[in-house]
Amino acid sequence: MRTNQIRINNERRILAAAVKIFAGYGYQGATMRKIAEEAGLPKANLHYYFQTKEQLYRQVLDGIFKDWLAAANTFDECEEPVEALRGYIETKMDLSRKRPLESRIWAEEILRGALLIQDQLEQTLAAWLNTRVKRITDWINTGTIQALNPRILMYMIWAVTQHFADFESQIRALNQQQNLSDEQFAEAKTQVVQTILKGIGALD
Amino acid sequence: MRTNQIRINNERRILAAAVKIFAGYGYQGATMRKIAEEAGLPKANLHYYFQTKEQLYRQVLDGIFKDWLAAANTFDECEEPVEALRGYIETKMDLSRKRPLESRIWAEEILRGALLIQDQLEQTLAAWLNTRVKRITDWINTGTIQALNPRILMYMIWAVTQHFADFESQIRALNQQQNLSDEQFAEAKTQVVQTILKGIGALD
DNA sequence: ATTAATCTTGACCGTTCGGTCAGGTTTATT
DNA sequence: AATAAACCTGACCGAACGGTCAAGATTAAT
Repeated sequence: MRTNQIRINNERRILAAAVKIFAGYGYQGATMRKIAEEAGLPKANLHYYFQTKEQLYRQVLDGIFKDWLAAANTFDECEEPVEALRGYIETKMDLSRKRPLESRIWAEEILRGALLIQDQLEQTLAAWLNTRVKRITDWINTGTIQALNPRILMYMIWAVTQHFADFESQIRALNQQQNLSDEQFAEAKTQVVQTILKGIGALD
Repeated sequence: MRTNQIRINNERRILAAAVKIFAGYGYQGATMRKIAEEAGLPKANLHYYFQTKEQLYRQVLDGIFKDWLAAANTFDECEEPVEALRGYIETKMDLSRKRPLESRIWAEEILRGALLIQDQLEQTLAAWLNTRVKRITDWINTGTIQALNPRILMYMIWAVTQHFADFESQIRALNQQQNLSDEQFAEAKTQVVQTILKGIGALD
């Protein structure tokens, strides 16, 4: 085995287990014992790679934030508001579908007051939002979409797209105890895009 | 003091304290000690009125669900889709503004898998949703709004309105570390209503 | 082959958790 | 005034928590 490979492998295993357990039980409800069991390692071994539970949790949050920002770049790939927003909303919907656990960890952290990610929100995310607000403002000024508050538009997009991950168990309970099928989810994706784009006057 | 008044008063105090602590720390993070401290009572006294932490939590959830359903009746007060939906969205927005703690407790419970409220979701909420789906379907059939999946419309409304309570700390971080002012919130309320109503073809 | 560095782990520690209980106090009933 | 019912609470309990550590096993470097 290559140099450092043991460390790399074990850290990956532990982080993957941590995502599952933190998503399923929350920060306080998750225990190092459960994470160790999920990872198939003795508990003491977790503390060899991650000194404390909080450090492990922080690394999980960092990974989620990086994925979030990477996906968010979809926003900039198109000039026109219709295609830029459609691409962004669809990417966010796909992320909710494929990585619901990460979405739930993020949601719980914000729910609890965002104590550990306040810096990232106030620095990186605020900066990211500001540049997109400028783009949306340009669209408004050129009359491509109707006048509105760009921040509130972004909040609406985040709320709706992440809802399908964060409130999955409620949606399941209202859908004959079945998760949305691929067809149902595709329908939801289309309807969310249509409703928002039409709602801001970018369609018709 | 009247008969039972001591019990009534203390149960109310404990429930109010429990709402604060459960909302601030989550179910696992909340402790009977913190709730007792918040209520200004000895911990053992809590167990006199509520046998276990889970029973106390269940009563908190019950209260939230009842408020939720009461507010939801706004949906039925108008015949026309524009006014029915506007009234419902505004009521849900007001609820997020005035009772964010309750919204967060509900959100966390669903995030964790809705283990304790599954029955309520599958029975009461599913029935409530079904009748509203029928009303929306009627609107579609009469051409008052455009064709869409009524359930997904409801999910979008819930997602957006509750976002302002559940993700308050994120919105604050993106708003110069200030909660939305009354003016900002009023603007958000208007924009949410306009975007959704226009998005489903009920306006213009 | 030897040494150094890294990795592994069962056993253990202090703290805090939800919950109990005996015995005292207050309130309601007669 | 006497009795019963309801209420109050400090002290305590076993269990589970995050975290530590010494001693051994494995891997890498020379």
